[in-house]
Order: sequence, then C-alpha cells, then structure tokens
Amino acid sequence: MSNRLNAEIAPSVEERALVFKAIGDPTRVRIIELLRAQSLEITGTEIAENVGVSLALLCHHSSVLVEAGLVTKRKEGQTSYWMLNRDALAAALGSLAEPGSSAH
Amino acid sequence: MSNRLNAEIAPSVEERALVFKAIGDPTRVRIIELLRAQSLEITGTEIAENVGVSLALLCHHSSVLVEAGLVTKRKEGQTSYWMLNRDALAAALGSLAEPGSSAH
DNA sequence: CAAGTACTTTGATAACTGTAAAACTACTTG
DNA sequence: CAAGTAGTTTTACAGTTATCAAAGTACTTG
Repeated sequence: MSNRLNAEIAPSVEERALVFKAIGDPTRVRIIELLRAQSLEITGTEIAENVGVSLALLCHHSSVLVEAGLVTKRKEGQTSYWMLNRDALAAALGSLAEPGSSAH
Repeated sequence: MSNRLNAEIAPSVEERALVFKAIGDPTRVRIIELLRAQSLEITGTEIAENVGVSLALLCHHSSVLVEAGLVTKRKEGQTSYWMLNRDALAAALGSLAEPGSSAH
C-alpha cells in the first residue's frame, strides 16, 4: 500500500491542505489535542466520551483524520486504539511556521 | 479595536478550527506561502497572477482568510495590499505544535 | 447461544464550499 | 467624458461536509 505523509519527503501543497482541512473542525481539533496529550494509546470510546460525541460521529471524524494521515488506528479485539501521527502533524505545521516561531 | 485573534489571548478551539479550515485549501495554502515570503505588501493582482486564479476567485478566498483573521487588506486607490497576520498564523500553528518541533 | 459492547457503515438531510461567469463599483488615464 | 484597470459582489451549481438515526459487524461475557 502507498504510504502516507512520513516527514521524510516534503508534503505537497495538496497534501498539506488536506491535513489543515482535517484539523479545520472544532471536534477534530479537540480530538487532536486529546491525542497529543497522550503518551500511550487511547480507545475510541474514551475519545468519544472526552470529546462529547457519539461513537458513530467519532468514526466519521476518524476517517477524515486517517485519510489525511494524521491518525493511525490499531484494532485489538473490539476496541480500537488511536495514535497521533506526530510527524505528519509537525510536517504540515512546520511548513507554514515562522523560522523563529516561539518568540514573545 | 482588536476583535480578531491577536496572539495575546489563547484562541479558542472554534477560532483555531476556523484558521485551519481557512488554510485547508490548496489555493489558500499557496496564497499564505506567497504572503509569508513577502517582506513588504503585495497587491491582489500580483497574488492572482502568482497563484493562477482570477481576481474574482481570489476575492472569494480573500474573504475566507480575512474572516479567519489570517489576512489584512489595505486599499489605496484601486489597488488593495494584502498582509499576512503572522501572529494569528503562529498562534494557531503553535497551539498544536510539539514542544521540540524542529527535531530531525 | 443470547445479550451486551465497541465500533462501523449506510442513509438522509441541511448547510456549506470552490469555482465560473457576469454584473457592478470605483479609481485612473487619455 | 470614455475607456481601461483593480477589485468586489452576485448568481448559479455541482460537490462536499457535519450531524443524526438506524442498521450492521464482530468480539466478549454470562
């Protein structure tokens, strides 16, 4: 299967737009932030509870995030574990970030 | 006065989602990158030529970017000068960036 | 095996989006 | 003032999206 964004190659404009579009929804910003705060994996049910959406709706957002290459899921039994693809996120964010970005 | 994102206050989830949504289109990624590369202002016609869209279409994308607080425009005579709101961009990008983000 | 759990998919719908084309405003130049 | 320029708005439309509700799948537990 063809790989998704893997931080080794610079993502194209279209790929980056897809990533930003995927983050461009309040529910998905919450999902990303929740995943970002995890050091270990987290299950779909836990995410749905934390974010406050139904599992069905979470599953829809899941597909958007997976398509954009931001999230990977691993299924074990009937529970699915979500992982944030930190490299893909950093690649997109970094492509538009200022050289010295945390200045204040 | 400052009704838009101004990097002093942490943008809400909704505000940041709006910014990411605004960047979530290939044409607008190109516009942002073009603006990012400018040290001075750039006119609408120049942007349209560089990005390869009509002025009418550019104007549509303009409204999305202005609504999100990413772009400011100043009109002088019949030409409008665009400026990137670097603080708003950095605030959104930074809110999801990893602590040590430029590692490789 | 029946019931429950954890998703996943499908269908429906209302709202939104990107694009093109055309009309419009307002400034500038001859 | 007529023509051209720069930008804006409007109209139209096909395609997409977020959400809900309901049905489906597959694993687990009693």
